[in-house]
Amino acid sequence: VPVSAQTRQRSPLTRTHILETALALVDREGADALTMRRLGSELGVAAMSLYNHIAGRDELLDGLAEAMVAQIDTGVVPRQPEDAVRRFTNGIRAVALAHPEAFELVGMRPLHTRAALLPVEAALGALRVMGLPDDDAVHAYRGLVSYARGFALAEIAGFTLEERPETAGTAAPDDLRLETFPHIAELASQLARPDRDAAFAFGLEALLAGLQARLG
Amino acid sequence: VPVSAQTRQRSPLTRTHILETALALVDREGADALTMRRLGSELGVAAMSLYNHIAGRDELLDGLAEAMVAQIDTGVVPRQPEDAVRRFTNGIRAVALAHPEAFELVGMRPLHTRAALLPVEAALGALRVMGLPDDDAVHAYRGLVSYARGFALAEIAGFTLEERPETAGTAAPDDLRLETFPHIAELASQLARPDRDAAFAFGLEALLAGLQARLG
DNA sequence: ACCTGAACACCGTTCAAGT
DNA sequence: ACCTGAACACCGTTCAAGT
Repeated sequence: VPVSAQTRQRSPLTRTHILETALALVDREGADALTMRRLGSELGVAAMSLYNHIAGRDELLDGLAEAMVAQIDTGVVPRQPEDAVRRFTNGIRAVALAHPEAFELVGMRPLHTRAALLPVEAALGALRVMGLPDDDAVHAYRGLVSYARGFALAEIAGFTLEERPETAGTAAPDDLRLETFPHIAELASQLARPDRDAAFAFGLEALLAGLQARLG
Repeated sequence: VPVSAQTRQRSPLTRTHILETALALVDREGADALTMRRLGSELGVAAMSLYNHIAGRDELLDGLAEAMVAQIDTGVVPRQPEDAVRRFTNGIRAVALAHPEAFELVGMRPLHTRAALLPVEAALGALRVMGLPDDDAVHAYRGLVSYARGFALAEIAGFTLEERPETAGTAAPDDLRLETFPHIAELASQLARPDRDAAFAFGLEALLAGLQARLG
């Protein structure tokens, strides 16, 4: 009787169990570790067995995205609709920080489940309660999601766009003498050591202030 | 004398030529088509020859990201700094629409070249000319990039987060009766047929208005 | 200096075969 | 109904060998 690496799982290999194991695997060992073969062995099963419960790798990724969106907090509704918007936007970033290796999937794949649509419903509702007409509410929703997701992705990547010039100074490969980029040079300290929470809040509040301005 | 598929390239296989061919390949056939083997055959060369000019696949992706960022328009500086900010932000989205299959790389990988840092320098400068103090200028820069990149990624993916509920009605798999999601249901038409240009402009102007409000 | 074939250790997925 | 081994058509990268 062979015993697999992880002391042989007992569970009867259900779809949700597969998804949970997959997300835990990505969280623990990175996105590259998520292969059908590796996930199978994690479950004490051959890779091909997974196809009895999930159509293929793409559906697996869809499921992971859904599982993460469903984690966005939608508890008691705040009294102020602005606070509901803040909570939704912060919730996206919170999911990203909880699952940095898997977060790239969020927003790139369609949502099918009720749990994943609840946060969307809450956000759209809050924007309407704020007084935004339908067109603006949808635009604002897209703007907030775009901002939160874009910020989170950059944060996960380490804000790589900006940290380079001072570091990559190995003989200034191209023509990277800093005097050519006075603003980057003068802002080097802010660019190098970002206050991530403050930066996120800044953009979120700017967006909200822009929405308020439109209302009155 | 064997002749390769693409009538045998004559060029002596330089790094920039490799990058140009790679970007064209991704634009034409999608991100999955970019393999070392495929790129080699595109250049009339064995895959291993590429390693003489590029360290590996990761450096290839770095190069593609840089090439795209360098495409952001930085022509004559607009008189109003706000217009420079608009041009930078629109420029990010323009690159995304020009290279939808490759755009995911932008912002996730460090920049080394002068050409790629020019747009960054221009954007930071414009924000400072607007009157933002250093901390806010960097925060605003990050906010604008996050928004533009997040929006462009969602747009490329087809705004998949929202288009589902009406479509996926196959017997309401989970518990997807629309009455559970009144806001999504009532906004269905706006969610289904997005005016992408208007949506992008809406978020950008909201951010700018928020920055203006902060200035007093 | 640059190019290459063979090889290594992997992939996702199909399929016929098992229970 | 669920699981599996073998097989197919791929990957990125190393390395010794060629010119």
